[in-house]
Amino acid sequence: MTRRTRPPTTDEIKISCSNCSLGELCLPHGLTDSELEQLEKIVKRKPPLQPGQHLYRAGDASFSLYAVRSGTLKSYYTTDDGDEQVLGFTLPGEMVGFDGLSDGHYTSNSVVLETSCVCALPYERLEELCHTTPGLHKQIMRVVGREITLDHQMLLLLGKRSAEERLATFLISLSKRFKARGLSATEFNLPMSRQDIGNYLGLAIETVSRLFAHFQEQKLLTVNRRRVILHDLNRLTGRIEGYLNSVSARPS
Amino acid sequence: MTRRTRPPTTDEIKISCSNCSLGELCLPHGLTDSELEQLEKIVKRKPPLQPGQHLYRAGDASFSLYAVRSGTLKSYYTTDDGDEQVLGFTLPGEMVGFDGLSDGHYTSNSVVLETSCVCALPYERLEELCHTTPGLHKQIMRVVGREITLDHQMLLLLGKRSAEERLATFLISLSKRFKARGLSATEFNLPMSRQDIGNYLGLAIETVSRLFAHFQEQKLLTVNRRRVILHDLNRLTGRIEGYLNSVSARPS
DNA sequence: CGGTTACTTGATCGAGCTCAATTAGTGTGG
DNA sequence: CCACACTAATTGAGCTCGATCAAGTAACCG
Repeated sequence: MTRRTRPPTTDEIKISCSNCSLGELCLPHGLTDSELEQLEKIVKRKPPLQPGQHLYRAGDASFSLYAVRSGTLKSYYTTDDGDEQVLGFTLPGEMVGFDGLSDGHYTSNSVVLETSCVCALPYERLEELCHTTPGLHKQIMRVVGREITLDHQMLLLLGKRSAEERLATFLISLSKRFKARGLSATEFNLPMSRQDIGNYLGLAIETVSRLFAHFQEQKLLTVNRRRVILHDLNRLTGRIEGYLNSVSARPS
Repeated sequence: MTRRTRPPTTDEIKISCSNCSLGELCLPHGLTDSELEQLEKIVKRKPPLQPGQHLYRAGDASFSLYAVRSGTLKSYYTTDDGDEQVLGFTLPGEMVGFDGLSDGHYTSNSVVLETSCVCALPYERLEELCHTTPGLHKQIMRVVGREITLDHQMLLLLGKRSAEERLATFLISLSKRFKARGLSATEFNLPMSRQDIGNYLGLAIETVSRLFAHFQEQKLLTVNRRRVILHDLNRLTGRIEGYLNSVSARPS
């Protein structure tokens, strides 16, 4: 294996996964050095995207999966009658664009919430590469499988959980993901509006607002606009299993 | 009683995708004859499964995707505290098991509703085959992509739609899928209980029952236990506003 | 048969939605 | 720097959809 030393050139098309700070979180996780080298050859960095810009829209021809390097994306599905469903938020190291696999067109939209930088992974190149790079094929299937499992968990959340449980689950999920990225698990800024949160969780924004107030009354957290401080992750987690458990735990 | 899809013929010992009646609906759709020939070599037919039997359970090591030849499966996700979420129903020509891709273990359960026959497609063999059979790789990605898109549509249904819209959408989806399989689009037996329908749609079973009664009053359909006759697909479709156009089960 | 399970129907209640008013940030221009 | 507009978020009041509780009926099965 010929490993070239590769200082970041001015040509921003070329990028390096090897020294990307996201290595452990992103697609390359688990690949060998030589596999990584192959992958780097096909990854294309896109110019930075500003809030409000779309990475892709439903109906666009799809040629790539995207990995987020920095920033935050929002995926949402739209219907003819203008209804929207927020499908998820994508943090650095996470990927979007899987719904474009089915017929070469995206079925959802991806919009930038915070200035973002993404890497494009062209399907065609990725597929070719899979033929010679078994580790990559496996890894892609893993990522796709995780995507499906996450959607399933979301179906449970929307189908069976109360408003309170939904918001608590959401906050804990964010907390864990921030932590995995070396950020604080207990103090962070929400990258999305109340509108987005409510839509995502199947709740009215007034309900989201009231639940934040409610959690705050109970000293579970402090919230001010988009700034959130979680005071008691354990108790917040307890909320996910509902009231039943807290019956045995004395409220002092 | 229950209308079976088709009586099993005696010469089905050897798996052949080429002459499988599901060809157009199932994974092989779009493959060349030689690609099909390759695929047939790795497909393993499992012995018939009886209602109540599990194809796999959450936590089981996963080695295969499964294609349903006949019968109906139910996928459901379970939580530690015993909560269940029905994730979907799998008809002949459709596939399950994608959630096992993420880490080699299924995260959901698959149980048989009506006596079923399935084909197993071992990941390992499938992956190897992808390296030499580009059409197969593309086709698998298409199926996976469709799975994700369907999950997204389900998130919209649970997040934004009323009880009535949910049941109407469900019935129309079933109708289209039956039709695509050469069965009647307007007269069929529900393969699943009210319990399952309610759980799937995020509704109480009493609500499902009342909605059936309500639709019946309006001459939209006739229902008796599991027997359903749809009298006016157009009007039923009208009940779900802009949502429907994308819910069809068309193969891509 | 009697017992069990699946489904239906009725009555009531409450979680969360809707509508509406208020407050707090965030520009923008004079 | 402040006035004004505009949007995001909060808070309040009332109502509705669908859940829950409860009872009744119908199919199925030993």
